[in-house]
Amino acid sequence: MSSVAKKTVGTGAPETGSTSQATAERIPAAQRRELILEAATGVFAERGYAGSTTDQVAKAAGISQPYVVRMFGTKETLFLEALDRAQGKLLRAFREVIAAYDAGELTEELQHLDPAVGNGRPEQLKQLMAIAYADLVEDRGILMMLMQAFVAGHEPAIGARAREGFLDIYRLVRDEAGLSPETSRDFLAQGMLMNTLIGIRLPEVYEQDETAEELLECTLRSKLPMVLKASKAQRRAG
Amino acid sequence: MSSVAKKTVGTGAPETGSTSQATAERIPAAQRRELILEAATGVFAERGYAGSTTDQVAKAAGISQPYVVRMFGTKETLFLEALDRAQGKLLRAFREVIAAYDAGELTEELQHLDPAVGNGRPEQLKQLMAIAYADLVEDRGILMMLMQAFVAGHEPAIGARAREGFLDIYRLVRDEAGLSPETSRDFLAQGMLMNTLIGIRLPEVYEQDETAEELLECTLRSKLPMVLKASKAQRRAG
DNA sequence: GGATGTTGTAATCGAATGATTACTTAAAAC
DNA sequence: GTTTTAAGTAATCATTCGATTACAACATCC
Repeated sequence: MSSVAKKTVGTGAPETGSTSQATAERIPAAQRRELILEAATGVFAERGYAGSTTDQVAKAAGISQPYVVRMFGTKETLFLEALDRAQGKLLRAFREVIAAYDAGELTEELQHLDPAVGNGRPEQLKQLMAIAYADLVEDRGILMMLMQAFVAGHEPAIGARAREGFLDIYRLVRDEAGLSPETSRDFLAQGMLMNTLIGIRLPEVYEQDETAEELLECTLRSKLPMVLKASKAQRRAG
Repeated sequence: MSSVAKKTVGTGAPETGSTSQATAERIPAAQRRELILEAATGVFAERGYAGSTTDQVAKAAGISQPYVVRMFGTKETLFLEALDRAQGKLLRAFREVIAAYDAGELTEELQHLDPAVGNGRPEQLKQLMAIAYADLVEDRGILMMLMQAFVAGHEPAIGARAREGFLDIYRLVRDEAGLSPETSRDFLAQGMLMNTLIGIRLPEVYEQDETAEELLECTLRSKLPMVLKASKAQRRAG
């Protein structure tokens, strides 16, 4: 996870000749692309599609606004590519869990699962994927990026992609993890609840509100400390 | 449900004297307020807070943009009041179900519940409230209005209200309906999944996509036909 | 060492938008 | 019937934002 996002204006920035022209470090377009997408994910995740500006993305990526626009053409394209990237990360995370489980590499993790839920492959995979999902909260904005796409259905292109993406996830859970439609539904529902709790920033009032505490503990279980830590870290980052 | 939203520009509109000045029908401010809030709910539900304009709300309410702004002060206040109204409707719908159940007025409806889920008060109330929740899909945008608030946590005032509102709903389900924290969580999770499926407009591809069909049937059950009908009606309305 | 392509920015433009101001007119009060 | 108040709009303003244009500087190739 290359979470650098170098702001070249700091010390040692390559000052250009005589005029004070702060230019970003020159790096290959492909790498810059990935940095912009990472920055865009964070911005879109926090403020949504309509609420974000290309300039905010540019600032977060440490470059100028016109460069962002020129590299992606339009704000919509930028959003769609960030969405694809986020969805790809989610699908990959799930597939890695499934592959590791089937390869018998998770005997350690299996000890910590709730045995009351069941010992079949679908039941255990459901729990393992839920943990993998919660782990993604750490990775800056992946989940909220998806959530923002889900409520931006008004934009035709985004709505279409969001539908496709959601169905992709459903099919993965059902066909590759082998969950029944009903279990898949419940799995997705838990994920949407987690997204919502993150969206309303419930972890920020964890210590001040008893109800929030109960709901968060009940929903996140063993992953709560990690989420609380991530919440605090993000608040410090602004 | 007074779903009038009269556009006075039609026939019989009160033409003002000599100059062609299309003025909306004069009605008391309190009533106009409610019409604006209803219109705002629809607009915000579809496009989100940042994606909506006061002019879109004004057009939907059949009045001029300055009047909207003058009546509510700012767009943010308008959003917050529409949010309060939507949340109030949801809480009222749940409380009505609980009251009717406790008064023994739902013997008919109880026959149609899934008996496998359980016959205790919490189990039956959970199912009845889920039906009441799905019923709200019909009422133009209540659910998506809430959903949009949940992802607008970046706006401090909206985030705070959304947190409070969500916790209110949780407490109602837990304390007034008597669900355990875990059952409450599952109930809310199902609701968030429903919101998401509506948000990505999955009903619109029900007939073209087998996976969408399965997921929708599995999630909405007996309420699916009603939701599909509402979806078609909303598409016709544009 | 000049030509060329790549990486990047400054400046700016037009459209959109929330808000303000100054009116107009219908209805109520007296 | 005149005054007053409440309901509503047209016009406009200052910002903001996505996009475009034109240009600057660095690297690479011959």
